[in-house]
Amino acid sequence: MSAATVNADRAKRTEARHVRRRQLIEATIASIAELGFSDTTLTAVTKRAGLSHGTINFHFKSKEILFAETLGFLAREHFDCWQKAIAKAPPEPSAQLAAMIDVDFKPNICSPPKLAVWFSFWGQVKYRPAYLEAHDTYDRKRFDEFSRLCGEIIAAGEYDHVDAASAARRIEAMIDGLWLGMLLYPKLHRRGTARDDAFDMLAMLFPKHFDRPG
Amino acid sequence: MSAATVNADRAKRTEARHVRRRQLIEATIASIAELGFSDTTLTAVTKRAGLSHGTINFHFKSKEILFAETLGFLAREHFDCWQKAIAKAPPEPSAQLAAMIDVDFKPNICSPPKLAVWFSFWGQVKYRPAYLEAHDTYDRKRFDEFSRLCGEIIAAGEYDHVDAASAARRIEAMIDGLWLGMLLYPKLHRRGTARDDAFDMLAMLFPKHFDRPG
Amino acid sequence: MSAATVNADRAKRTEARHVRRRQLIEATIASIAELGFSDTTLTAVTKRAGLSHGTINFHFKSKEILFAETLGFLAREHFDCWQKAIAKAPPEPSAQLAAMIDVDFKPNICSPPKLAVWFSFWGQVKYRPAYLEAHDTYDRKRFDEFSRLCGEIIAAGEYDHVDAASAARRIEAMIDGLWLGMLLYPKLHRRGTARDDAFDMLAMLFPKHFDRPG
Amino acid sequence: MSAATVNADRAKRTEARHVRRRQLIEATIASIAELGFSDTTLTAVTKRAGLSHGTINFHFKSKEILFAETLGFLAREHFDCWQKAIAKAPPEPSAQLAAMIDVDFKPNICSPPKLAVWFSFWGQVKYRPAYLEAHDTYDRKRFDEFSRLCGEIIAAGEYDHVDAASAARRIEAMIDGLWLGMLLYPKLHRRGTARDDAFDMLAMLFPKHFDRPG
DNA sequence: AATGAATGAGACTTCATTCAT
DNA sequence: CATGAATGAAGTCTCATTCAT
Repeated sequence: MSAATVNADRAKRTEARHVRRRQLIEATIASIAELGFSDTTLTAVTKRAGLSHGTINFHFKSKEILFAETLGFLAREHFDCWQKAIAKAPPEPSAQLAAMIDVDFKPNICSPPKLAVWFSFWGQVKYRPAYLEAHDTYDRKRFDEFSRLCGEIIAAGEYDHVDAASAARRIEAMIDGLWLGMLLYPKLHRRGTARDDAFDMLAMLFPKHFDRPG
Repeated sequence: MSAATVNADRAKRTEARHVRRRQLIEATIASIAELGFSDTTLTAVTKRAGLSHGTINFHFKSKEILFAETLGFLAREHFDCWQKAIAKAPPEPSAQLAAMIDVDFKPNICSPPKLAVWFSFWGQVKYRPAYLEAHDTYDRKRFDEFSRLCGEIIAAGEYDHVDAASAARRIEAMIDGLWLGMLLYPKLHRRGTARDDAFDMLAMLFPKHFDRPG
Repeated sequence: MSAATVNADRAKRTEARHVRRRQLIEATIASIAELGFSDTTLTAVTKRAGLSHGTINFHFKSKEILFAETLGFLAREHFDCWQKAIAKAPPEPSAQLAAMIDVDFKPNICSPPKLAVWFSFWGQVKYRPAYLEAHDTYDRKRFDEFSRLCGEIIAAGEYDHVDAASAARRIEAMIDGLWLGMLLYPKLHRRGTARDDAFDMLAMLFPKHFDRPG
Repeated sequence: MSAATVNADRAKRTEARHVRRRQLIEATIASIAELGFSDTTLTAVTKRAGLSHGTINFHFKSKEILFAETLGFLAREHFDCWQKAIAKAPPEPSAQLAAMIDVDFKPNICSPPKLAVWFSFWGQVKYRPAYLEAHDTYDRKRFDEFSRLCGEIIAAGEYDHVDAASAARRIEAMIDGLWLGMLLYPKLHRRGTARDDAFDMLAMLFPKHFDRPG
C-alpha cells in the first residue's frame, strides 16, 4: 500500500468519523426536541441516527460529553449564523446590530424544537458546568459585539441615557425573554410579533437610528 | 370518643397531611436547587425532608405529580407575593406596576436556587403539559394585570407608541430575560443591576410616569 | 359495673370481633375473585370491607394467616353444605352420594368467583403448607364419606369392577376436572352440562343405582 | 467482513438470542416449581439462569410477557409430546386415544414441578388473559383430536350412550382432576394409580375397545 | 468501526407491617 | 378497637456503559 493510499484512507476515516459524530449530534438535537431532555436516552439517539446502540460510546466517551458537544454545536451554529449575517449587512453599526438581532428570529434559529433544546440545556447549566463552557465563548463574543455596536451607535447618536454594556445586556435579555415566551406560550408569542417587540424596544433605545416596526 | 375529639383529631390529621406535603414540596425545591432536576431523585427529596422513602408515594401519587405540585407551589407563592405587593402599594397604576416588577427582583423570588428551579421546569414544559398547567393560570392573571395597568398608564399619559398588550409582553420578556441572565452569568447580571435594567426600560416605555433609576 | 354487665360486654366484644373477622374474610374472597390472588392487597381487602387499612393486622396476625383462614372458611362452608345436603337427603347410599355430588354444582358453590378463589389457592398449596392444612381435614372427611357410600353401593349392587377407594378417587377427580373446565372455558363448560357429565359418569360406575341424566 | 461471515454472525446471534430466551424460560419454570408463583421474582429467575438481572428485560419486554411465554412454552411442549405419541402409535382410533392419554401420565409431563407450574398459571388465568391465550390454541387442538377419536370409536363400537364431545369433555376433566389430586395429595394419588384411574374410566366408556388396566 | 448482547447500579413504586393518636 | 400516617424492604424496570465478536 502506498503512502498516498494510506493517507487517503486516513482522511476518509477522519472524514467518516466526523460525519458520524455530526450525525449523532443532530440525532441528539432531534431527540431532545421531540422527547425532551429527560427522555432522551442513548437508544433514542442512536435509533434516530439509524445506528446501533453501542456505537455512541465509541464516538463520545460518555452521554454527558455527547450532550455538551451537542450544545457546543448549537452555539457554534448560532455564532456562524450571526457572523454571516453581519458580514452580509451594510457596515453601519445600526445595520449590523439589526442584522444580529434579526438572526435570532429567523425560523431556523428560533424554531420550537431549537428553543426547546436551548432551554433544556439552560435548565441544567448550573449543575453541568460543561454545558456552560460549551457556549460560554460564543456568548461572550456575541455580547462583546453587541456592546461594541451599541457603543458606536451611542457615540454617533450622542445618546446619554444609556451606556454600551447595559444596552447590550437589555437587548440580550429582551431576546431571551421573548424566546421563553415563544417556548411557553407559542400561541401568544408568535415569531413575527416577538421580532417586532424586539425592534420596537431597539427603536426606543436608539430613536435616531431605528424606526418602530409596522 | 366525643364528636369534638374526633373533629379535633381529624383536623389535626388534615393539618399533618398538609404540613407533610408542604415539607416534601420544599424539600423538592431544595433538591432541584442543589442537585438540579435530573439528579433530584425521590431519595434525595426524602433525605432532605428527613422522611422515609415510602412516604412520598403516600402523599403524592407519583414523582411527576410531586413535581407538578412543586411548580404549582412556586407559582402560587409568586402570585401571592405580587398580589400582596400591589395591595400595599399606592393605588396609582404606575405605583402598582412598579410594585409588581419590583417583586421579581426581590431576593426571595429571584434567588439563584429559585431561578434554577424555574428554568428547570421551563426546560421541560413542552414535554410535561402538567408543568405548564401548574402555572398557567397564575401567568395569565399576571399578564392581565400587567396589561390592565399598562392600559391605564397609556391612557393617562396619552402614549401612542405602544398598546397595552405589547407593553405587557415586553415587560414580561425583559424580566424573564434578565432572570436567565442572572441564572447563566450571575457575576455579570447582579440582582440590583437587573432590576435597574428593568426599570430603565420601563422609564423608556412610559417616560412621563417613571424616572430612570440611579 | 356488675359482673353481668361485664359478661355482656365481653360477649358483645367477642361477637364484634367475630363479625369483623368474617367481614374481612368475605372481603378477601371478593377481592381474590375480582382481582385475582396476586393483586389482592390488604388495601384492596380493607377497602372492600369498608374498614381502614390498619385494622387488618389487628384481627389477623399477618396476610398469610388471613389467607389461610379465608381458605379454611371456604372449606368449612363447603363442608357444611354437603353435610346439610346429606342430612336432608333420603338415607339410601345412592341418594346420599347423589346429594353430595349435586352440591358441587350448586350456583353458590361453583360460581365463577368461588372457582377462581379455589384454584388460586390450589396453585399455591405446594409452597404454603398452611393453605393445605386449612382444608385438609375437610377433604379427608369428604373422601371418607365418598368411600363409605361407594362401598355400600358396591356391596349392594355386587359391583366387582371397582373398589370403594378408587370409585371415590374417580368421582372427586371428575368433579375437580369439571371445575377446572368451568374456570378456564366457562363458555364450553356450563354448570348444567358439567353436572350432567358427572352424573353420567356415576351412572356408568353404578348402572344399577343411577340413571343417566337427560 | 464477507457477506458469508456476516450471515454466519447473524445466524449465530439469532441462535444465541433463541438460546437465551429458552434458558430464561426454563429458569422460570424451575423457579415457579421450586418457589411458587408469588415468590418467583426476576432475581430468582436470573440467578437460576446464571445471568445478570438486566438481561431479562432485554430479552422479554416485561415479567408478564416472560410468564406468558413460559406458559406458551409448556403448552407447546405438551402439544409436541402428544403429537409425537399419536404419530408413533398404531393408526386405530383406540390406540391413538390411548397414546394421547398415556402421555399425560408420563413422568416428564406430570412431574410434581410441572403440575405446580400448570396450576399456578391456571389459578391466574382469569385475571391475565394473556395466560389463557398462551395455551388456548393447543387446548383446542387437543380437544378436537379427542373428539375426533371418540367419534370414530363411538361409530365403530355403535355406542349410543355418549356423544363424541361429551366423551372428550369427560376424558379431559378426568385427567385434569387426577392432576389436581397428584398436586394436592401426591401420597394418595400416585402417578401409576392415576393413570389406571383414567384408563379404567376409558374402559367404562368404551368397553368394547379398552380393557380395564391391572 | 460497528454491532448488539450483557451487566449492574439505581430509579420509581408497591405494600405488609408498625405505631402514635 | 380503630385509624391512617409512616416505614423500609423488595420488586420491576431503565439505561449508560462495557465488551466479545
